[in-house]
Amino acid sequence: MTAKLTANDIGATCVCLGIRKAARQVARRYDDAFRPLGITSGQFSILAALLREEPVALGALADTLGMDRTTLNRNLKPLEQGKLVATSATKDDRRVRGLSLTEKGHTLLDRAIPIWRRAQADSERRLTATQWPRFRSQLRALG
Amino acid sequence: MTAKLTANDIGATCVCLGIRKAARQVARRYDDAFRPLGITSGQFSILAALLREEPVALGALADTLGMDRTTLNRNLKPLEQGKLVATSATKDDRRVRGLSLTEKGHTLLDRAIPIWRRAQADSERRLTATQWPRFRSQLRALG
DNA sequence: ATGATGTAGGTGTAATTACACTCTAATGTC
DNA sequence: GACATTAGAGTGTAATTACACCTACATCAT
Repeated sequence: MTAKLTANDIGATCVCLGIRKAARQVARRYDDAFRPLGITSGQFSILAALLREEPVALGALADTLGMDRTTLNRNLKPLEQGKLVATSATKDDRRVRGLSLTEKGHTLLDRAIPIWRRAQADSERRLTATQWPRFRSQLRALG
Repeated sequence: MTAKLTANDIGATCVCLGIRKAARQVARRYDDAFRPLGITSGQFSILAALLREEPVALGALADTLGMDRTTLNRNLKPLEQGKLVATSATKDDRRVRGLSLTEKGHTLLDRAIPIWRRAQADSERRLTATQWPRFRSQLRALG
C-alpha cells in the first residue's frame, strides 16, 4: 500500500533519473543542431575543450569533462579518424598523450561555434537568464 | 584573441556539457550504490517505473523516462535475460508490448529501494533541501 | 641500482544512447 | 472490402559510458 506511493515518489523525485532524463533531452537538441556539421554534442565539447588549452593530456581532459578516462579514449577515436584531433608525444614524460586540434579541427570548430550559440540561447531561454547561473552552480555541487 | 575567451565561455557555460557532466557524476554514484545488487542506476529507473503501472507499453515507458523508444528496447534486454521484466501480449492491440515486473523483479526492487533512499539522500544533501525542488522544476523546463 | 609503488594510458566486455530503416498491425478513406 | 496512411515496435550501425584488467613509464626508498 505504501508501495504505490513509493513508486510515484521515485519517478518524480529521483535526482539520478531527473538529471539523466534532462541530459538526454538537452543532448538531443544540441545533437540536432550540430548534425549538419557531422559532429555530436559530445564531440563538440571535446573540441571546444581543446581550444582552451593545447596540447592537453588525456587524463587532464577527462577530468575537465567529468568523464571516465577510458570513455574519453573511445570518444577520441572518431575524432582522430576524422583528422580533427591529433596526438603528439611529450618530451618530459613519455606516458602522457598530448592532444591537440588539427587545422581541420579548428576550421570545423569555427563553423560550429555560431551553431552552439543558437542552441545555447535556446536552452537558456528555457531556464530564464537569472536561473541558469544558479542552476549551473547546483550542477557543480552534484559533481 | 577572442577565441581563447570563447573557449573558456563554452566550457564554463554550455548547458549541454554542464548537465551531461553532472549526469555522469551522479549516475556513477548511484551505480556504485546499486552494484551489490547487480543492477545499474538506469536499470533501477526502469524497474521503479514499472512498479508505478503494470503492464505498460514500451513506447509509453520510453516517454516516461525521456528516452528514445529504441534505447529502451535495448536496455530491456539484460533485464529480460535476468528474468526481472517480462513481456505480455495485449488483447486489444497486438502491436503493443506490455511490460511488467516479474516476481523476481519485485523482490529485487524491494531490496533496491532502501539503497536508493541512501543514494538519494546523499544527492539531496549536495543541493540543500530547498534547492532540489526548484532544481527539479528547472530540469523539467529543459525537457 | 634495484625493487616497490604509483601514475598515464590502452583493451575486453558490456550497458546506454539514438538515427535510419524495416516490419506488422490498426485505422481511415473510397 | 481494398488501399493508403498512421502507429507500435524491432534491427543495423555507430557513438557514449565505464569497470576490470593490463602495459609501460616514472618516482621513491633503501
